[in-house]
Amino acid sequence: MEKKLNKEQLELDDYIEDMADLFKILGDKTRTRILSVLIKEEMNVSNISELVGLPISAISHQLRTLRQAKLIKPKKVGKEVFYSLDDEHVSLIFKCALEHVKE
Amino acid sequence: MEKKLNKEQLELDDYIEDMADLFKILGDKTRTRILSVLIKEEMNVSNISELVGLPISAISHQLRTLRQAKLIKPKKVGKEVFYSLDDEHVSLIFKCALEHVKE
DNA sequence: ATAACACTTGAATAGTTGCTCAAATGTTCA
DNA sequence: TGAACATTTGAGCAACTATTCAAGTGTTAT
Repeated sequence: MEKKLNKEQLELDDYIEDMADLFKILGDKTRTRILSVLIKEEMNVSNISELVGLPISAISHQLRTLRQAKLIKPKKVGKEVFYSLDDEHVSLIFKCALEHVKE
Repeated sequence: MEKKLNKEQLELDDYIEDMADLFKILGDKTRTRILSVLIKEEMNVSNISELVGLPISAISHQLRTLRQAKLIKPKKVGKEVFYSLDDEHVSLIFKCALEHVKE
């Protein structure tokens, strides 16, 4: 008896570990707060620090993680560094997850 | 100068921490592998253990985590316990995330 | 009752992670 | 050049987590 597998399911298996990596990055309150701020507008490190309520150093560490995951990108302007989302995928994933969380 | 905030963005702030909790659950390779198996079909613990390649005990621990997060639900049949997705949200979130990961 | 099977649970451990503090880098301006 | 500011970086620590192993629960069949 053959098992029916569509294209989506096959793709899932190929990328399932990468997806876990992505979810791991998103699975931290500080990082999701940073992202939810950057979804609204690009912002420099000090301002993010104020909004999120953690020291600049802690924020900078997490920005590094988000940068390496290609979720945000920096833009240097004088002494400051402004961060913004690297693409729209994050807001899409957030939108998806919102539906589950609201239930 | 007023800031424009639409309904989606306001909702995001309310649920951002719950979303981080959800992503934290999804941010583990063992758990995502289990879920990717259960997306295709419901399955008992021993079979999941074989497919994922970890001892039954390890799988059972993770099934508990997934159960508590209401991502999967158990169905007892004799000595065995069959697990299946609790709703379709997981596959939707996976589908969303897949687009980012493939890029 | 008891043996065999399927699964769960608890304790212990090794590995990971987020934050803090202090120091370093890089930029602007006097 | 040197002081002030914005950010990054590294080391160290405390807290958390995934896995393993052994023991426990519950079900079926003899």
